Amino acid sequence: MSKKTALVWFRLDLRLDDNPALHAALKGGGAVLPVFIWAPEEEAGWKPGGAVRYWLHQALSGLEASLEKAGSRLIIRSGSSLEVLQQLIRETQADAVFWNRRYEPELIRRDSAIKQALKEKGVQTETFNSAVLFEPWEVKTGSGTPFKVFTPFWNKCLTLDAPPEPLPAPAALPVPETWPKSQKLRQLGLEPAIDWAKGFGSTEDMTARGAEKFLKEFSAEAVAAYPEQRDLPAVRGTSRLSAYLHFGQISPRRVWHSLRKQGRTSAAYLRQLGWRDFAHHLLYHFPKTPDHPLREEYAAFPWKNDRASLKLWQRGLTGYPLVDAGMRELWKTGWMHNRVRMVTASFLVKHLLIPWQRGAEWFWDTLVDADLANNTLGWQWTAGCGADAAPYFRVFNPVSQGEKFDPDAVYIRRWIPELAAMPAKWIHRPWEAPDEILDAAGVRLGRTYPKPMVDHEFARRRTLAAYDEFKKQKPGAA
DNA sequence: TGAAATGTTGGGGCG
DNA sequence: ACGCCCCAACATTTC
Repeated sequence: MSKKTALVWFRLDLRLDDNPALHAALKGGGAVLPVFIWAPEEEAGWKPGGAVRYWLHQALSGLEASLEKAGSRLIIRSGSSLEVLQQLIRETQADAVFWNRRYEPELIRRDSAIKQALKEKGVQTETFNSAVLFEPWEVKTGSGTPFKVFTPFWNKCLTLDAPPEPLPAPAALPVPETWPKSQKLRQLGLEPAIDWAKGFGSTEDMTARGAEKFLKEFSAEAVAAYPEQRDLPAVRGTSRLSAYLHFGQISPRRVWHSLRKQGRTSAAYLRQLGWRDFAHHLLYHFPKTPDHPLREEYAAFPWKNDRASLKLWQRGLTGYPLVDAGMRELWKTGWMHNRVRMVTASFLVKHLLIPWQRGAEWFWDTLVDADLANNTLGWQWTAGCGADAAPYFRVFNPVSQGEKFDPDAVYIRRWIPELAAMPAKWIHRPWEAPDEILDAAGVRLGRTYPKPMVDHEFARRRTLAAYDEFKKQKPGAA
């Protein structure tokens, strides 16, 4: 009799370290068959976007390498997840499938159907938490309902049992007697046909090893200065772990425990991990929120569907340097600094009155760390229609945000070369600069760099009036 | 995890 | 010495 085989179905847990599904498969004592299935159409309206596919390619390539180092390999297939799993079970006589949970509504549905179908065939299935510090259903208010405000949510989390210590990465994996066929990673077509990802950084860094490197750097230096530096887009003051956390290339428990040792210095950063958990909490309890406002009355808000303005925003041609710098950083690198995400998002929603869903879609396509939970929380927060929402009257001033968080304009100059010669005093508001300053910097407004697409003061009053009017019609809306 | 408008305070210049 | 004005600087309120 041949030895037992357990499938480990890799999804958003592309690591060997602290991987509970992998750990469980190993404990079974039989062979372990690592599998990845490419099934984007199963993610319904939120298929992985271009930037995410690019990163996924690198992440899978890294996973292949670390599995090979452990004497194993990754079986790659595409098609219906259930059909592929059943096929592999037939081919390998596997009797168990283990995976780590996802929280996107469509995938919860899919996964429970798969679980049911496999159970009916007598295959053991078990699922685990690899992605969050606290499971969404474990955190409840005193009255048993989900939290809708972050601070009490996080305070409650901190009273619960601390997340368990991370599991070690296995040094070696027992392999099946024969390997089923696998597609080549390249065949999934995740890499772009034209090389638009030149600015995305080193592909080597996009593996789990890159995550370890970043965590080490961050916990050695930046975490202490994090509270002061995290808002400066010109500085490398954030952890830059978002994409690794999204793909599960690093475990939040690993991050938690390695930073926890630093005591109080890491509290501000751990709180950000808390926001990530909170986003999953909300997505789990309010599954319609990727497309629909949590505060339902906002579905009737008079947004403007202005495609031309949307395009200017996407291309970084709004005429507001901080907004444009952020949008260009996003386009070129697949990433944007968090402070600038807030400013650019606020600009789309409040200055242009374009529906937050359009912004969410653009970020979804262009961010390498695009994550349904985080993206939804962020955009609803900006629009003021979500949990713990920014009040409607909070309208970021892109000029003063720039002057405050990029005072020397290092970030602006990096991403808007046509303004690089402008002095810091005027670069955040070039339309107010004296002619001789513009001439000296070689800037011709409306030609080399756009004039503001909308006047700030006008836009601010317009959005306040719109929200005000809306509130009158829908009492209790804000 | 704002910004602008409005209000208050206190030091200095000055008659 | 005193009152008055000006105006930062800071605080509070309002959107």
